[in-house]
Amino acid sequence: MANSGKKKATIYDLSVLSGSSPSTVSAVLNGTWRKRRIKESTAEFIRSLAETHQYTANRQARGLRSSRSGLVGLLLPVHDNRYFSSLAQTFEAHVRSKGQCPIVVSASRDPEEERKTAATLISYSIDELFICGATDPDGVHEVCEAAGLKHINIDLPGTKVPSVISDNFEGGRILTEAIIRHFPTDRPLGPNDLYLFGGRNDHASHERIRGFRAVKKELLGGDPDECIQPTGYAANNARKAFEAFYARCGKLPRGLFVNSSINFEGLLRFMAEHPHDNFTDLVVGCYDYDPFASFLPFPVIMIRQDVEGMIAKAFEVIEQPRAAPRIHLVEPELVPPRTALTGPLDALKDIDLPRGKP
Amino acid sequence: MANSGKKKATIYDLSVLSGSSPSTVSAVLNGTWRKRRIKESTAEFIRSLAETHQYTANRQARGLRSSRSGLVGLLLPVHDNRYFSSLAQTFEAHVRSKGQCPIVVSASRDPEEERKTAATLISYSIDELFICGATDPDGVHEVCEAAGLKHINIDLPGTKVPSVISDNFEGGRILTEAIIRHFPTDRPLGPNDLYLFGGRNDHASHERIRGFRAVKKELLGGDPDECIQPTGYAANNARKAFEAFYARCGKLPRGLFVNSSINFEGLLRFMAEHPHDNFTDLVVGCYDYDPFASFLPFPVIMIRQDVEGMIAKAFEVIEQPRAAPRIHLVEPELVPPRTALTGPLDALKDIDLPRGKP
DNA sequence: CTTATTTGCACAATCGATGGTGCAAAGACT
DNA sequence: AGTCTTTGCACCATCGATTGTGCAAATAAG
Repeated sequence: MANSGKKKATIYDLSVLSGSSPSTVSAVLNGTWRKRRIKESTAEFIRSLAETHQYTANRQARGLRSSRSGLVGLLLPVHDNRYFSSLAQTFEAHVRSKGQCPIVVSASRDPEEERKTAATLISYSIDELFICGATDPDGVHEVCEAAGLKHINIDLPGTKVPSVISDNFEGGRILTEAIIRHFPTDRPLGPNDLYLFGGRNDHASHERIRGFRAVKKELLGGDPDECIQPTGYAANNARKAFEAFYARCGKLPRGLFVNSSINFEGLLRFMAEHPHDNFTDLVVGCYDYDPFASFLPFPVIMIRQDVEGMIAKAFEVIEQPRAAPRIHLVEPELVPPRTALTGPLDALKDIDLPRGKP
Repeated sequence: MANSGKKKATIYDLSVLSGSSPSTVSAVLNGTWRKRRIKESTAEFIRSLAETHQYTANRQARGLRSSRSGLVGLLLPVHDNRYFSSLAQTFEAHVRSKGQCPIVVSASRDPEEERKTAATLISYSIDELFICGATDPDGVHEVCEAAGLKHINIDLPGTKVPSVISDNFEGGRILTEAIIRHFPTDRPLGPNDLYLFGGRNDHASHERIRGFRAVKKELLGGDPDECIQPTGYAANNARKAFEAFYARCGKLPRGLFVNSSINFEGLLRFMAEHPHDNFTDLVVGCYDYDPFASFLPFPVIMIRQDVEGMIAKAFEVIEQPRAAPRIHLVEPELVPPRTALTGPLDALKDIDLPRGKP
């Protein structure tokens, strides 16, 4: 830790140093000085003073006066997840490119926590809020609405403001179809061989399940209810479900539709407890993309959601003055087994800092 | 998007409604009212008013007055990474438990961007800054120091303030040893069979490489320079390095020490381009943990850094008034192949929101 | 040289919460 | 009843930047 007693320079400091008034200094440094007919030379002088004294405006003061903070919020379920952290990464890039500062927080999919967290962000006078994967988007909406805060839903839709989400029905369809078609025609999948695990009572799961069932009915001619196991979004719950199935049937289903990577981790936990089982005759489809999962020792077909597309769309829609609360669908992408896709990080140059020890 | 014209209630609104002065309202609502000898009944009345009007304090105003914001910053290289997003998750929990608000940003490992990003956070009067994995921690230190901001380094050390980092030397040692010992004694590894890929000119890489070389010398009796390939932290650079080795030798080294998961992704990209190669006789050690990687079709030994331990230690040290700028080492953990560990998300209850459609 | 205009900037109110200070009213005490 | 103490609260300056307004000095127009 470290904390010298130094203080930051203010416009008052600079006004004394420059012999101008604080308002002149302020105008020069925030760019409104032409409108105020400040002399070019005065502006230049103040700018140089600001430079040498490392002046940066106090955003709390500015925000208090202007009732805007330059902060843009993103409310996530969790950070610790490839999909959501990828959203955070892309979100941050967009916000920064607009000269604002991102503030990304998570609320654990708990409706109460979602509202409280939104309220906290509002108390910082954030300018906009992107509500991502919230369990209760309309609850968060109430909080935003009461504060007059612009907001939008991502990933899971609400009914009060526009929502930008993945086309989960289509994604569910193409993933299910890919799983089925991955089996050889001489040993085709039966309706009881293809199970769906994971997901809960949310819009995304409903749509994925709808797509799953539609394709099963169409291609396999059947769609038994017991093949749907919406075990939630927790690895251990999924693990238990796999374990229960295994205990009952002595094997796993030949085809698995795993709803989200966290539930796929549940499958891994299950497998770790059955080290001698080879799980040959198994095809997994997972609604989420992870490069390592893609290379597992059994065929893994994955869905990658179009994170960049969703964020871009969300920024576009949130700027529209009176957008209707409709759902904007963004198409996801099917990823065949053994595929290593590039991500947002590939855009970064990999620079280094020259140092002493080589 | 949505934005009603509503405004938030202020202490002035409540002061009119309650017939008390703004200072009384303020004192009641921020808890200092006993010190100010406000009557219990007055306080109760104001509290109820605040409740019904959904009052929350304007943090910008409070922060301006008190020159504290309640914001605690975390500066990351990237969000989009299992290790760093896990740090963010744990960091957030710690900050929230202290009643403050986390603000997590990334700076792409670029020294210039690191300083600018820190300056931005400082302009929001953040109370503390945790500098994580920065390429130039001391550069960020200068910025913090000039603003009188408490800060600490995580993951990569600086020389000006305390640093909490993984014991990379020891981690490098145990990982290297585990790789070597994973080969059967009848087909042991030679000094030229074990390569290290990834990492750059930073403290962590130096230490890991030091551990790697020490163990190689000790157990394999040799440690050729060409076995060290610090290709950076970019998947494609690593891929190219594997490709180059493969072009030269017609195969991969039998043992691989892969420095960080992002470089492991480079290995996957390489493998995706060689679909007919089985890569039997291959053992990979990776300095990072990922459950999916752990189950790949070849033995993968991993290191999991103690994220909770590091964050906890960092919070402990940053509170010490005049802590010396020493390095605090936190021991990492060796993860054998095919292991699905639990993470911070397992602590969350998996709750659901009851809804209409079942 | 006088009256308009324009230029260049200073003044002061404001955003909302905080906290030091002061002062009346109520109660205690003689 | 008169003084002293305590209670309960209001008043006001303050944090730093923004912004509407006003007013001299410089310049242009007549």
